[in-house]
Amino acid sequence: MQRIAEPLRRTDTETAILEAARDLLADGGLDALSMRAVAARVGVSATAIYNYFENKRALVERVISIGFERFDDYLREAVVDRPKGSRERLRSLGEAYIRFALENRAYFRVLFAMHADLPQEIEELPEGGGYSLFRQSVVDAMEVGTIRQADPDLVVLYLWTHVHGLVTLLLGCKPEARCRHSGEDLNAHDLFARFAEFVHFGLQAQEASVVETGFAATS
Amino acid sequence: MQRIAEPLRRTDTETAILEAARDLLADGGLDALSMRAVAARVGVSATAIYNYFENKRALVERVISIGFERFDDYLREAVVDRPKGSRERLRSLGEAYIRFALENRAYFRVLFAMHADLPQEIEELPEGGGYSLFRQSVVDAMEVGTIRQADPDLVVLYLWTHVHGLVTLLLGCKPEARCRHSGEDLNAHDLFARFAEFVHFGLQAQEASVVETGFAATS
DNA sequence: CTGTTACATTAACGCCGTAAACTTTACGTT
DNA sequence: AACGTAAAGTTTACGGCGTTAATGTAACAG
Repeated sequence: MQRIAEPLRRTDTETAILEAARDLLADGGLDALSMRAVAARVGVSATAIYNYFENKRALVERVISIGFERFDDYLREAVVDRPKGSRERLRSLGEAYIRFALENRAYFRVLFAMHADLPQEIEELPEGGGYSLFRQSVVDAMEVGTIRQADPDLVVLYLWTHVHGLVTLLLGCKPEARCRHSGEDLNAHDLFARFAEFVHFGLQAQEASVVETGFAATS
Repeated sequence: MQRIAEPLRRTDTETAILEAARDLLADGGLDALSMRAVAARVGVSATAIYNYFENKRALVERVISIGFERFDDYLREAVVDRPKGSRERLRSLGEAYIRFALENRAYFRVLFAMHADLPQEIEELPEGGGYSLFRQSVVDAMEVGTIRQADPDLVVLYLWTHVHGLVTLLLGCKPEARCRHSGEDLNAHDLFARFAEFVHFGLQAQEASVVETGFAATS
C-alpha cells in the first residue's frame, strides 16, 4: 500500500509483525502462526516479513524471547509485599509460575517446548530477570534460616523442577489442567499447595505431630 | 504392487506403517513424520495410509500409545532386583524415567507434549502399567516405613512431577540435556542424584550433621 | 537528475494433509 | 467356473505452508 503522510518506520512494522505473531501463537499454538497469517494480520504480503526476519524460526525466537520478558513480569510482581527470605515469597514465586502457564497456555508451551524442539539459540535457562530473582529469593531464605544451607543454584533448579514439572504434566494431561485424584479434582494451584509440605519436610518418615501441626500453621 | 504368494495381511501393513511412523518420529521429531514420508518408507502411496488411519492425528496417537508401552517397559525393568519398599526401588524408577527420556528424546517430547498440544483423547495420565507400578512402589515404601504415610496418589504425583520437571527442563534447556551450574556440568542423572537428598529430607533448615552424614550413607 | 537503498509486491517451487475417483486384488456365493 | 462385492491401493487434485527469485517503487544522497 502507498504511504503518504507519516510513513511507517521500520520498527513499527517489525513491532506489528511481532504482535501479530504473538497473538496468533497465544490462541492458536504454533500451527496457527504461519507467515501468511501473520502477514494478513499486519496487512502486508507474506514475503514482506523476510525483510525483518530471516525466516519463520527467527521470528518465533523473537516472539519467545519477548515472551520470557512477560514471564519475568509475573515473577517480579510475585515478590512485591512478600518479605525477603520468607517462605511465602518462595511460594508466591511458584504460584506466579503456575499462573503464567495457565493464563498463557499455548504461549507457555512454546516458550519451553520450542527452544528445545530446535537447536539451542536462546539462553540456556531464562537468565537475567526471572531466574536471578528466583535465585536471590532462595539465597535470602537460606540466610534467614527459612530453608537449609545448600548450593543456591541446586536448590533453585530443584524448586524450578517441581513447579515446571507440575505445570507441564498437567498441561499435558488435560487442557483444563486439573487432575482427578482419589475423588478430589485438583488444579495446578491446589496441587502446588499440597506439595508445599513435601518440599519443606521431605518424604522421610517422621512423627505425625510434626507433619500435621508443624506445617499446617504456616501453610 | 501386485501380490502373488503370501500377500500382506491387513495387520502387517498397518504394523509397517506404525513402525515407519515411529522411526521417523524418533529421529526427526514430528516434522519429519509426514504421511508421504511414512508411505514412502512402507512402499505404498501416501493415501493408502488412510485405509488404516483416519488421518495423521489418529496415526500419531497410535504411535504415542505404543510409545507409552515402551515407556512402561523401562519402568518395569527398573524394579527387578530392587527390593519392595526400598528407597532404591523408587530411585531406580526415577532413573528409568530419565533414561527413557534421554534415550528417546524426540519420542519423549511428543509423548508428553503432543497429547497436550491437541485435544485430550489418550488417557489422562499414562494409566495402567507404568503408573500403577510406580504407585504400588510408593505404597510399599510407606508400609515399610521408607517414606512417610500420606496419600499415595499425591506422593506419586509429587515424585512424578519432580522427575518429569527435571527432564523437560533440561530437554528444553539444551539438546545434550545437561546444565552448567557453578562450574560443574551436570546432566539429568547427576542432578537427580543430588536432588535425592532434598526429596528425602526436604528443604527445612536442620542440623548439618543429619544432612551430611545421615544421608550420604544410604545414597 | 540520477543512482542506491529500503521496502514492498507477485509468481513460483516443492513440500504438506487430505478428498475424490478410479483400478486392482481377493474371496464368498451361486 | 463365473460373478459381485468389498478391501486395498493407485493417480490426480486442492488449498495451505515456508521460502526464493524477480520485480517494482518510494525515499533519499550526491
